[in-house]
Amino acid sequence: MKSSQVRSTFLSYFEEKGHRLVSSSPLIPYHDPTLLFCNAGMNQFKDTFLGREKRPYRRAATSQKCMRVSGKHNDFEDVGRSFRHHTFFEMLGNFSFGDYFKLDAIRFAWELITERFGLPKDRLFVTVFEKDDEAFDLWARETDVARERIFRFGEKDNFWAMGDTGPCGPCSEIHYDYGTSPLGHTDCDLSCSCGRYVELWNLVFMQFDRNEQGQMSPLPSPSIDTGMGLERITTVLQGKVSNYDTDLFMPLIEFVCRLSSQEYLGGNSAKDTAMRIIADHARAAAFMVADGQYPGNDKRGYVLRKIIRRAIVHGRKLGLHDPFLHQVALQVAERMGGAYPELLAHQETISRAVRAEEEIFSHTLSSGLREFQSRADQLRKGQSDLFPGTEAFFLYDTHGLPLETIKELCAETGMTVDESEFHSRMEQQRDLSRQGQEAMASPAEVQNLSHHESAYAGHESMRVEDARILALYLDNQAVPSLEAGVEGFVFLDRTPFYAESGGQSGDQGVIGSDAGKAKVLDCRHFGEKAIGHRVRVEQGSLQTGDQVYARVDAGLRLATRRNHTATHLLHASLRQVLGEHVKQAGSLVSSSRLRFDFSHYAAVSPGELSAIEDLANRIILENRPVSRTLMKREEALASGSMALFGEKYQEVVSVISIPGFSSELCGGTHVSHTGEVGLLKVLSESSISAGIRRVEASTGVHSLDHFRQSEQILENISTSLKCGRDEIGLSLERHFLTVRELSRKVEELQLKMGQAAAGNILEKVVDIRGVSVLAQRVDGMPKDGLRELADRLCRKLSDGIVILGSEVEGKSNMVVLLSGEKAQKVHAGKLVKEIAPIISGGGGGKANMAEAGGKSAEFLDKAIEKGLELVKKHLGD
RNA sequence: GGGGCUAUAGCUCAAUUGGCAGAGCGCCGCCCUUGCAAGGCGGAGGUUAUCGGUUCGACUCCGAUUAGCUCCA
Repeated sequence: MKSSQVRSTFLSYFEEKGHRLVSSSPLIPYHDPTLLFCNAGMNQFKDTFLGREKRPYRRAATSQKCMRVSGKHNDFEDVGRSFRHHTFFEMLGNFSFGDYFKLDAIRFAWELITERFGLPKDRLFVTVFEKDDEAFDLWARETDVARERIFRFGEKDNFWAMGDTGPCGPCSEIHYDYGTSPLGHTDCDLSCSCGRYVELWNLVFMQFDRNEQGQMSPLPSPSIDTGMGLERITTVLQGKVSNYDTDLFMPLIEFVCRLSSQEYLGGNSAKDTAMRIIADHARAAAFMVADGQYPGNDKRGYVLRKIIRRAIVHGRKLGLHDPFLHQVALQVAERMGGAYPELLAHQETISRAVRAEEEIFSHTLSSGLREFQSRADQLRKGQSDLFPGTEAFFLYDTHGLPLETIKELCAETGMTVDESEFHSRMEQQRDLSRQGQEAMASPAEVQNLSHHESAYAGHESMRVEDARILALYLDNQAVPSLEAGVEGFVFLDRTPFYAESGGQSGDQGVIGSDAGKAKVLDCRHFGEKAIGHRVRVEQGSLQTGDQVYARVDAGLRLATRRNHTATHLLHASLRQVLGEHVKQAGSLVSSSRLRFDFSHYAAVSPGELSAIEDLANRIILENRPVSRTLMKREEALASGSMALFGEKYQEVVSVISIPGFSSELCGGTHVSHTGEVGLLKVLSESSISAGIRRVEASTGVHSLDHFRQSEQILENISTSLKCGRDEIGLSLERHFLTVRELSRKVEELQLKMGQAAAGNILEKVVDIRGVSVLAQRVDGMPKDGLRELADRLCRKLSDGIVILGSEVEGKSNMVVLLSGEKAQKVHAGKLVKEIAPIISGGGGGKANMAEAGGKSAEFLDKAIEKGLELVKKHLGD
């Protein structure tokens, strides 16, 4: 039976039994920040089981995309080395939300396994929780499984819980017996971990609710949650032992074989393992990218990066040095696109994202290898065969060289890595990071202030005339009043001030009464309900309990609104021009500017940028209405409104929509018609980390300011260049040319001067014990010319020493140069060090060439004379 | 969020304790060859990322900024 049939047989069986076929939720749980990846079939039904969410059906069946690469379930290291571990896999499951319970769950499972899948009953075993007599009896009575094939196990194996508290219950598993194992066991039982027995299906009976004390009370409507790994059941049904031998993986492995001209033998060799790892990781990468995840430096992106890089490292073992993984990932998309259409829809993106990562990594890898080489060479000189862990850690930490690769490289040259030292350095690194993490939060502040409740009235109006002061804070202490001159926080029962949220910065304005007036500098949330205004009291004082007016600075608010609506326009335009993979990764909206970060794999070209600006400005010119509607979260998401990664939303959310163009969940303030935005101008585009780009833009009068400034700059330039604006380029070009020509001429002249001087100067050469020594002063020669001249002179003397001094603008320079064997008795560097103090300066250089410079030129002659004396001394004259 | 590393010609990289900014590839011109591939000779191309500091003198040392890479959380 083909794997696609296994999947469809499962789903259609449960459809027959009245289940709703629900499509897999994305691998990335956008709305559950506690979970890195979807790791079980029940994830998308969590709220349904807890009764927080109602669904129009009470029975469901899914084939769910899952990843187990972090946290409690982490199979990453085992992938490829075992036959049964995967990063990405599919979980088949049927669910009952307070509908059927143990009886039907057991009957369905047994019928499907034995009759539809036709597995022989004498190969199957069943386990139940030791105290679950009910389940035991149901298996014995309602199915034809032999009584002696039902086993009871303890809490560890057969009791399931969502967490320490909450729904939990006994579970029951169906196991398949291969009859033997790779280890050759034939007489072991179910508890043996040799691989003879494989767990096929886990049926969870959600029966109790556990409280904090650990007491369990029966749930009002018991539920069913089951899970069967598609890869495992397929392996068994296809009569294989290794999951990799099934049609889920073989075509991928064969593809890798073709790419690398290698053969897959299905064993434990490094090459076989490498092929399995590549096949597995290519699947994971394809599915993650299809669900909108890109390789990056943190969290989910980092996991994807590690997966891709590991596959690349193993590709190298097969001789695959050029980018190849994106091709394997495309195979995944082609083969599995039928069951998961998102793979086909995002083929292009999958290929591009994986390939980009391959290219980045190959770059990192080669620079890492260079680092390794230089270190290894040095170590070999020291005759050591232990590669220090600190060095290995440096290569890993700073240059991204995987430990695995370092170990292999060392092995090639007969060295071994000091792994314990490596791991202890790693531990240090972890500690450091954790400390950094803890240092940032300031919970005290939040706790102190968060119990106040403030109603936000800013959507309706920018002023509230009768607010009441709930509390005042000075340096985190509640105070009865704030006096003129101090800065503190004000909490009101009702406020028109928008508190910083969703990237939009807080409003500014004034709060006051007859008794006093305070300037609001900023405004932010404390906890869920409280809104704090950071103020500076300007006159009089504010008292707790006072009735006050609260007025937002309308000019700033209007500017902020323009920028916020512009952000939405920009977001939608980016998606239209660059593609659907563009997702918001952060934003900042203030009165003066807007900043928008988003996922994209490459720099945005100037052409694309113009297209984006054009599109956004077209919508602005069309003056479309901007509407804000409140709706239920699910409704909004279902209607396709854009929402942020990992953001927690309230039950009721507000949706900002621009008809026919953009619809986003957003609590911020917006203009009423797009025309109010004015001109949207992108000011810059840059990278903030791999895969994330940032654009900054301006709107309204700020755009005008921007152009006015540019105008001014152009005006200034054309005035200084004395030419028209359209001639600036040309004029600059000419200037550059002139400068280049002039400096060349200067150089030429210097040379000529030197030559002239050299001609006469050569007469001053004196012979000291067979060495031609020249000590002369040539004023007006700058440093470079002096050196050039000395060089020229020195070459004319076969065995000679040249000491030149020159005064330029009150300062002095000296050069000492030697050539020939006999001259080597003098060390130029040392000589210069001795004479430099005479011209109140310093100097130094190498044995045959040295320079000195001094702040004064008064004693230059004396210095040259001294130089000559020293030369005589050293030559033994 | 916390660390580490890097930035030199169009590209890949050198530059010994701070003392003449270079190589290979690519580009341009000429020569050689029936043509191609190759070869020979010559040439252009640099604000050593930016700003500041130390120094007689900074690619080199120090600080800040920007960008890229990388590990951890």
